[in-house]
Amino acid sequence: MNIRQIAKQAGVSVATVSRVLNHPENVAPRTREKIEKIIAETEYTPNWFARGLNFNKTGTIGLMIPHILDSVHMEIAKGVEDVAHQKDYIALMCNVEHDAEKERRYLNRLIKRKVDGIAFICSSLEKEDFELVQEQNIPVVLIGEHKNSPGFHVVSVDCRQAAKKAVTHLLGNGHKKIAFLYGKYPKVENEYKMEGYKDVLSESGIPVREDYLRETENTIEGGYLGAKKLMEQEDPPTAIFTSSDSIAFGAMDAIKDKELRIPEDVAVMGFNNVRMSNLVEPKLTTLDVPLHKMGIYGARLLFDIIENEEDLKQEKPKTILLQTKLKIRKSCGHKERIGEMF
Amino acid sequence: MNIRQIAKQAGVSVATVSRVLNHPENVAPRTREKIEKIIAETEYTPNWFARGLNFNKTGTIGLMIPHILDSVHMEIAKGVEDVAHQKDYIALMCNVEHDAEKERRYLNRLIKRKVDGIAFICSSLEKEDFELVQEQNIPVVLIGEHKNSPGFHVVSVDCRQAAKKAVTHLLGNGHKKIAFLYGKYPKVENEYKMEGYKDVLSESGIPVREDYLRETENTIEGGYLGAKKLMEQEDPPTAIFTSSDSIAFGAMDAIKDKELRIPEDVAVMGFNNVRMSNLVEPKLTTLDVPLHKMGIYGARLLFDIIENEEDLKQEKPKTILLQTKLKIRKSCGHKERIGEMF
DNA sequence: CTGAAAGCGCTAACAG
DNA sequence: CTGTTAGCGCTTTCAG
Repeated sequence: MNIRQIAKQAGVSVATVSRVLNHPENVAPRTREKIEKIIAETEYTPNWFARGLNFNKTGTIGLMIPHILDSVHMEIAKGVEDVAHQKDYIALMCNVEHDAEKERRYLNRLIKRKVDGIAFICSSLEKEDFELVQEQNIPVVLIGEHKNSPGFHVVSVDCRQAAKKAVTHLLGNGHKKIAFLYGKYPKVENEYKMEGYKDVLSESGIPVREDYLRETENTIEGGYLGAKKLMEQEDPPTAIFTSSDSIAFGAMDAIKDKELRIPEDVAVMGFNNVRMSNLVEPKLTTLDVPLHKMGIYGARLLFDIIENEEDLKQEKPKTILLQTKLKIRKSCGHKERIGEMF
Repeated sequence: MNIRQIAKQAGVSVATVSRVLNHPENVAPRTREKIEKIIAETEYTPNWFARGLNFNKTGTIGLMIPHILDSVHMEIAKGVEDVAHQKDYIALMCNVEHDAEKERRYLNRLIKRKVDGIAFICSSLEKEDFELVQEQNIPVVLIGEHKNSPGFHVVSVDCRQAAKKAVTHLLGNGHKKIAFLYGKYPKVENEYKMEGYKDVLSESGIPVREDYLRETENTIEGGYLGAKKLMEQEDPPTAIFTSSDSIAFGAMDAIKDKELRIPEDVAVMGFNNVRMSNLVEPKLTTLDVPLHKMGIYGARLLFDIIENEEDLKQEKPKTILLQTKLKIRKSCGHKERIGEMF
C-alpha cells in the first residue's frame, strides 16, 4: 500500500495525501477527513526509507554500551532509553564489550545509518574517532568522562569528590592502611578516583603506598583476584576502597575465603550502589551514583542538539557533573549508628 | 558524496558504479579498480535509505526485552546480539518493561522500520498481535514460551523438568513443607514450573497446599514481600522454591530479617543461576539455565528464516527445549557434600 | 562490458 | 486549497 494508491482511492493527488501526513493544516477539512479515513482503513503507513531519503532523519539514536551485562551501564542505558522512547525515538543498541575495535565498527554502522545522534556510555574510543564523528556533524553526548572529547556535551559524576568522601569515611572509622583496588574501566573516572584517594591521604599525612594500589578487571572475578593479591602481601591493608561494586563483591568473596571478617578485619567500600549491594553479607557501604539520572540528562542534552541543529555550533559544550552520596551500611563498620532504611 | 559524483570522477555512468558495489564480477577489471580506488579515497558509502528503498532490507532486527535491568533477559539478549553482530546486523533495543502496551507500540515501530526480523524475549503480547506480525511476513522467533504463538519458532527451557529437579532435591533433603513462590513473569514458564512442582509432590503423596503457593512481582522486592507473607502464616514452610534468583534473593533477605537461618530453618531454591547467586550468603542453590545459549539459538533460528525466505512457508516451526542443571550450593543444605568449584 | 532511463515511495517547490 | 513535477540516491532492466 503506497501513497499513490491512497491518492487514487481518495480521488486526489499524492501531494494532497502527503500534505495530510505532514502539514494537515494546509488541507481543506473535508478532503483531509476523507483521506484520513482511508489511511486509517487501509492501515497505510508511509514507507520509512522513502521518508528518510527526503528528510535525512531516522528517528533513531545510537547507544554505545560498554557491556550489556553490567548493570551499571544498563541503568544509564535505561535512562537514555526512557527519554528516547518518550520522544518516539528508538535506540540502536551497541554492545561494545570494552573493545575499541568493536566500538569503532559500530560507530561506522551508525554513521551509515544516519542516526540522528549518538550517546556514548564510557566510550573507549580515541580522539581521532571522535573527530570523524564531528565531521559528519552528528549530535553526540558523552556519558562518562573522556579525555580528548572535542567539544561534546558530557554528563558525568564527580568521581574525585566521591573518592574523597569514601576515603574520608574509612579514615574516620580508624583505618590507616587503605588500599585502592580499581578497574581498567571506566578509565578516566578511575583516574579521578585515584586522585581523590591520594588527596585525602596526603591531607592526612599518610603516605601513598604503591603496594596498596592495584588495577584489575572491572568484574567480580577481577575483584576476587585483586583483593586476594592485596591481602596476601606482607603488610596487608585493613580497608579496600574499590572503584565499583562488582569489584567489591569479588573482594568480599576473597576476604571471606581467607577466613577474615568484614568489616572487623578488613573494610570494603564499593562504588555505584547497584541493587545487589544491599543484599550481600555484610551489606556493602558504597557510593550512590545517580546512574539513571545520568542517562536521562545525557539523553536530554542529546535531544537538545538534535532538535535545534542551528544553534549547534554557537553553543559551547556543557559538562554536567553529578554528585554522589555516601551510602553507609555494614561493610566498613561505622562509629555512629547511622541507620539504613531498606 | 553520492554515486553520481563518483561516476563523474571516474568518467563512467552511475550504473557502472552501482555494479562494482553490487555485482563487481560484471565489471571489467580495469574500470572496476579505478572505481574502487575512488570509492576508497573519497570514503564513499552508499546512502542507506536509497538502498533500503530498493532492496527493502535493513540489516536490522528488533529485539524485544522484557526489562533491560534484569540480567536474566540481558544474558539472552547478549546471545542474540552476539550472532547479530557477527552477521553484520544491528539490533533495535526495545525495553518493554513487562508492559504489553509498550511492547505493542514498539512492535509497530519495528514494522514501520521494516526490520528484517524480530526476536521476542518472553513476550507479553496477545495472539492478535502476533497475527498482525504474521501478515507482514516478518520473520520471528520467540525466546521463552508463549501460548498462542501461531507458527513461530520457539527456543525455551524445559521448566517443568527443571522444577521437578528442584523439588526433588528439596524432598531429598528432608523437606515436606515446600512452598512455591513465583513471579508474574515469565508467565507460561512459571506455569510449567508449577506443574513440575505439583508433579513431584503428588508422586510423593504430599498434598498441594494452596497457602504454600504465592504469586509476587518478579523482583528482589517481590521476593522479600512474598517470603515474608509465606513465613508469617500459621504453619510456615521449611523450604521455598522460587521461580527466579531475584525472588530468591529477596526471600533470603526476608528470612534473615526474621532471624531465621538458611538453610537450617528454611531452605531457598533459586532459578536461573545468575552471576550473583554465587555471592549471596549462603550461596544460592539454583537451576542453571543456559541463557546465553538460548539467545544464540534463537538468533540462529531467526537468521535461518531471514536468509531463506522462500523456504519460510513450507518449513514447520521448530521448538527447541533446553535443559537445566541443578546447581547445588548452600542455601538448601545438602546431605552429600557436593562441592562447588567456583 | 557499459550506458540511458525507469522506478523504488515520498516530499516540497511551483503554479494555478 | 490542490495538482504537477522535479528531485532524494540507488538499483536494474534493456539496448547497444
